Amino acid sequence: MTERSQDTPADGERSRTLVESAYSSLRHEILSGHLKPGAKLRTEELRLRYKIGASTLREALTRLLGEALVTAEGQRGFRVAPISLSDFSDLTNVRKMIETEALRQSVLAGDEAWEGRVVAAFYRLSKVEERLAESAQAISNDFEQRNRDFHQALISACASPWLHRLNAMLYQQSERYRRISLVNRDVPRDVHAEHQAIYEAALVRDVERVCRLTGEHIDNTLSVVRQVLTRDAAVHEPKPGRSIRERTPAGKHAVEKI
Amino acid sequence: MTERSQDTPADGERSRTLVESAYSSLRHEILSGHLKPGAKLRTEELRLRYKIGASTLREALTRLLGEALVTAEGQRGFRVAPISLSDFSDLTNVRKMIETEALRQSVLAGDEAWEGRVVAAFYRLSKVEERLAESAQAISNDFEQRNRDFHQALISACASPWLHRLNAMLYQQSERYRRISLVNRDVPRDVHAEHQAIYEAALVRDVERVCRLTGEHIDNTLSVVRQVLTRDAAVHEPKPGRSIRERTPAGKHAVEKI
DNA sequence: GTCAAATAAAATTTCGAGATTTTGAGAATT
DNA sequence: AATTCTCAAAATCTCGAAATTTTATTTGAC
Repeated sequence: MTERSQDTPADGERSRTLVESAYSSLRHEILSGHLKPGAKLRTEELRLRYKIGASTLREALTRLLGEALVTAEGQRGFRVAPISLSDFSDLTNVRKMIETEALRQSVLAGDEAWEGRVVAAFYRLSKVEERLAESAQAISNDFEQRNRDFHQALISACASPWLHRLNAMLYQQSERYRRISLVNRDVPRDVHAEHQAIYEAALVRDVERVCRLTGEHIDNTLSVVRQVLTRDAAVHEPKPGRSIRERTPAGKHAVEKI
Repeated sequence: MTERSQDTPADGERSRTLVESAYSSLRHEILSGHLKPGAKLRTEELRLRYKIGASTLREALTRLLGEALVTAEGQRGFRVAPISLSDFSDLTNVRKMIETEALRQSVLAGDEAWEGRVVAAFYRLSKVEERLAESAQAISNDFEQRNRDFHQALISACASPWLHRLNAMLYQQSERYRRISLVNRDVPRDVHAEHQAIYEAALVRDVERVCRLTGEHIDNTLSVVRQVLTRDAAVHEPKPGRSIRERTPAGKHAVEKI
C-alpha cells in the first residue's frame, strides 16, 4: 500500500511536489537557525518529522547542497553547513562586489517602473522598521522579507541574470548569519537611516553614492554579526527538548549552538 | 531481489556512491555537448542507460540543478539547461569580474609555491597547445583540462573561498560553451600567445596587466563562441524525421544534436 | 590495562514498483 | 474549423524495504 498522504504543507507553502515543500521547510529551518550550523541531518529522523520517503527527503537535501546550506560527505550523510566568522567575512566582501555592481547597472538603467518598485519597497520596509525597536524577535520574519524586497527592488533594473543569481545566493547566505545573530540578541543600529540614505541616493541616480553607501551598509552588518558571534562563542547552551543528536565536529569554533 | 550491481564506473571515475558517479557522467555528457541544450532528460531512458534506480538518478539530476546545468519544472521533469548567446555574453561579463578579482588577490598574495604551480601548469598547457593545431577534436579533453588547471593555478593564491566557488561555477558554464563550439567547428586563434602573455605578467607580478590581459582573453572567447553560435543558428534545421519527441524551446538555435 | 579484531547496532544509500500527474489523440460540442 | 472533453498511454514523483557502509560495542590476545 503506497497511498500518498499529501499532508498539509508545513507552513505557508503551496509548493507542488513533496520534494519542493520539504526543500522549502528545510531551508527555512536552516536560515532561521532552528537547525543548527554543523548539525547532523539524519534522514531517519527528518523522514519521520516530515512524513516523507527516504528518497524524497534526500532529493530535498541535495537541492540545499547546491545553495551551500548543507554539506554532504561520501557515505556519511548530510550536515547543516557550518558557519564561521571567516566565512561571513569572505562572504561579505564578495557580496559587496556583486551587489554593488548589480546596483550600479540597475541605477543607470532604471526606468520609471523601477523607481516605483523602489519607492514601494522602501515604504513597506520603513513601516516595519518603525516597529522594529520593541519586538525585534517577533517581527524578524517580516523585517527580513521586506529588507530583501528592498535590496531586490534596488537592483531590479539590472539586466544581468547571472548577477542576480549570484547575488541571490550570497544574500541568502548572509541572511542566515543575520537571522542567527538576531535570534541571539539584538544589537541596535540605525539601519533605517542607512536604508533611507541609500534610497535617496538611488532616486537621484547618484550611482557612486549609492554604491558607496550600500558597501558601507553591508560592511556594518559584518561588524554587528562579528560582535554577536564572538560574544556567543563562549555562552552557548544545548537546545532543550527532543533535539537532533549530534556531535560537535572537531575543533570548530563554537558557533555551533545558537 | 535488490542486489547492488556496482558496475564499473563509466570512465575514469572512482566516485564512492552511485549518485556521485551518475552525477559525474551526466555532467560530462552535458559539458561535452553529448546531451544537447534544452533536451528533455527522461528518467526512464537515463535510468536504463546508467543502470541505476529512479531515485538515484533523480538525485544526480538534482545536483546538476544546483550548478545550473539542468533545469527542472514542477511535475514536468528535467531538461538540459538551454544555451543562448545572451546567456554567454552575460556569463562572460560576470566571470570577467570574478576571475579578475580573484586573480588580483592571488597575484598580490602569491608566494613561491604559487609561482611553482603557475610555472608547472603553464608548461603542461603549452605542451598540449603545440598539438592543438592538428587534432583539435581529439585532444580537446586534454586541452580543456590543462586550460582549467592553468587558470586555476593563476588564482590559486587567492584566499577567498567564495570567489573560488563562484569562479568555478562560472568557469564550468563557459567551458560548456567553449566545448560545444569546439565540437562544431574550430575557429583558430592564437590562444597560446594570450596564455603566454598572461603567464609572464603574472610572474613579474604586474597585477594590472595580468587582469587586463585576462579580461581580454575571456572576451576573446566570447567573440569566438559568438561566431560559431550565430553561424550555426542558420545551418540547423528541425529535421522532419519521424517522432520528434523534442520541441525546440522557443527561439533557441537548434544546437540540439551535436 | 591496551590494542586490535570481531560483532552488533545504526545510519546511509539504492532499488523498483506503485501512485499521481501530464500529455496527446480522438470524440463531441459550439 | 476551432474549442472543449474524455480517457488511455507515458512520464514523473513517491514510498519503504533491502543492501551497504559506517560507527559503536564487545571480545580476545598480549
